[in-house]
Amino acid sequence: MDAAKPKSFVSAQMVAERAGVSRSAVSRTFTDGASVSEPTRRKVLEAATALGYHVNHLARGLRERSNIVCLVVADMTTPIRARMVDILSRKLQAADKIIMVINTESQTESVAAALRQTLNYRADATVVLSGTPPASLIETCLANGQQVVLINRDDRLSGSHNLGVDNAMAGREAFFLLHRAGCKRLGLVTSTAGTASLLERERVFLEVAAKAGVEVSVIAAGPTSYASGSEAARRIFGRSRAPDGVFCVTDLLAMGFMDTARFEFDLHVPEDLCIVGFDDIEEAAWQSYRLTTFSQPLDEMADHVVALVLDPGMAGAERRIFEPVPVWRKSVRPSAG
Amino acid sequence: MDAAKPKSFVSAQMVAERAGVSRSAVSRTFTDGASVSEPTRRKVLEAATALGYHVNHLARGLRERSNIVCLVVADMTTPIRARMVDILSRKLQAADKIIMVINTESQTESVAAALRQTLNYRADATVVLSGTPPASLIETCLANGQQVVLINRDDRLSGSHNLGVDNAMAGREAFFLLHRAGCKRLGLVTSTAGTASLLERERVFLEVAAKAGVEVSVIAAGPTSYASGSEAARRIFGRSRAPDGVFCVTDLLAMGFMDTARFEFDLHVPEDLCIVGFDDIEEAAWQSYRLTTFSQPLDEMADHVVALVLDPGMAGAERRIFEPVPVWRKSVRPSAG
DNA sequence: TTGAAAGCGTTACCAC
DNA sequence: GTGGTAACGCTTTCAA
Repeated sequence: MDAAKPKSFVSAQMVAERAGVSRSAVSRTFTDGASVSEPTRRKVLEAATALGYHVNHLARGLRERSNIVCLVVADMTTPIRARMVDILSRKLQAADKIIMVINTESQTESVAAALRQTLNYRADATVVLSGTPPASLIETCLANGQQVVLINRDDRLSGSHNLGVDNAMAGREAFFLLHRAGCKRLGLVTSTAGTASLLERERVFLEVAAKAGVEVSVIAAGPTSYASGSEAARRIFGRSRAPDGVFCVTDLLAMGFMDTARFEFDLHVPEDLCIVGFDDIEEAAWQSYRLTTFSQPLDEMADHVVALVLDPGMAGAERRIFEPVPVWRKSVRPSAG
Repeated sequence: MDAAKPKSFVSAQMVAERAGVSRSAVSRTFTDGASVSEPTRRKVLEAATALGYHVNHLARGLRERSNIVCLVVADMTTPIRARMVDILSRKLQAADKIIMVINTESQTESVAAALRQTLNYRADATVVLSGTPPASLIETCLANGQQVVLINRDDRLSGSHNLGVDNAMAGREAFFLLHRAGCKRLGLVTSTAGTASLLERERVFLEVAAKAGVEVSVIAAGPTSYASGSEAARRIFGRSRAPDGVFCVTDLLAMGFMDTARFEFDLHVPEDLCIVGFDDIEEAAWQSYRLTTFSQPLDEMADHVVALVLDPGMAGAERRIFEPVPVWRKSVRPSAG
């Protein structure tokens, strides 16, 4: 602790003066692998702590990589997104990266603005969790030597890294889960968001059901949320020929659906109604729900992202698909027999 | 689109050369309020888009403020935390700030490391949502002209801005809610985290109960989570003289507690058991829970943080208390007429 | 081992 | 309105 308390940031210069050495010496003290004699080193360190000096990484980033990784994300409060951000930031930090979060709307325009920010701050890499950026901007990022990683987004986009889960598998499995449980009339609850992942789960579910000759009513009541799931239930059970088995394209939808089915229509799960979700958010395991669903291998996915970010030389334009794993709980009847 | 695709970031220099002007002209084109003639402006803009130029904010931050605001947070996946980060980042972004997230453990040591990072990146301000940083480091931040904002942390810490909710009020109200509902034996479910906010709610609840001559059994089964709430219920209902009214210091605890009370001990809420929570997370409104709780005025709080961050001259060392608002739902019996 | 000097990409200040 | 130059704080040659 010392009296010398400047009202703006301390520079290496000041430390050098106080320690009676050159700025070079100061710099060397703080870059490992540089040669400084023990005495100077000590003098520098002492002056530094007295002054409260901290190396300016912004200035350092002027010459080398910035070590900044940008996470572009919408709907952060959604459990699945919160977990993605959590895991990703943890692992990236462990790899000495700094996390910059851009909380955006998922409209293309907002995502574009986010990417531009990314460029402004010379981020080493950008990870897009929501929305679909315009291809031209991705190219600009790549041209500037920045990595672009798209998670659960559209298809491969020129040179960007791409990872997603096997939505087709989920759609297919969901159908068979319900089919094997003996459900006769099926429902598909989806959102109006219309993202590629959701659409794919939907498409395959419908396709397989059609092939099996099972009729499916489709409902999209709003964005991906508990409220939309609720609303979907109200609409679907207001009709005659209500389904006895439903695939909700997301856990959040499933929980809203299940709750209003039980509390407003007095249906019993899984006796009267079987429900399958997707994401395996924590709430799905809660005793009020015990939702059968699919879990995304978030850890593996995050590991892959880190590898991509760390190794710029890694072959780009690759699409890597991860297998969601079915999580059996109690919202689907065990298959007869 | 152009052939000139460098593999590293484009500088103003390059743009200047291509446009046939000086770098000053380029700089002026991108700082508003600077005077450039329309023709040069156009030439610059054209060259810039062709090259994919983006102003380097890192370099800009060398002279002025960095516009970076750092959020230090633990337990990001927790609904209340996720919402805080979401709201805060939204509002700060709207004020042209860039959000840097440091996902940390809440141990003092990790928080300290986070603050040092904050310094390294010349953040204009640091907002601490979890853990308690050492006072000496806060001083260093302040000395370096950085704002420090502590949310729901300990008391005022030398010069840092401080905001929190009125936990005493919540503890008191929680008691009266249960008391008026006619509960005879009370329970207090808390976490082993032992943060200042939790402790305060706890303390006042016990104090008021003691004054009213009502006995309270206290249980802390683990960290602040659904699982801990569950475990608390198992322990408390394993005993004789189980409570018929419980204050859970957090919604997450409340939901775990409620679920195992109902599903494992066949208790009915609110007939056999009244429950009060705190936070008003989204899940509290779900039909399976309808939890009576207190909501933190997150919007107001975030607005205040933004004001603090934007106006460095604002009187420091102030503690601002926000009033949580009681949210009546169905987990507490209406008080007997 | 050390210090001087150049360079990183900006912007602010000066002359013109 | 425009271009040159200094300065921001750092790291990295290069001599000594």
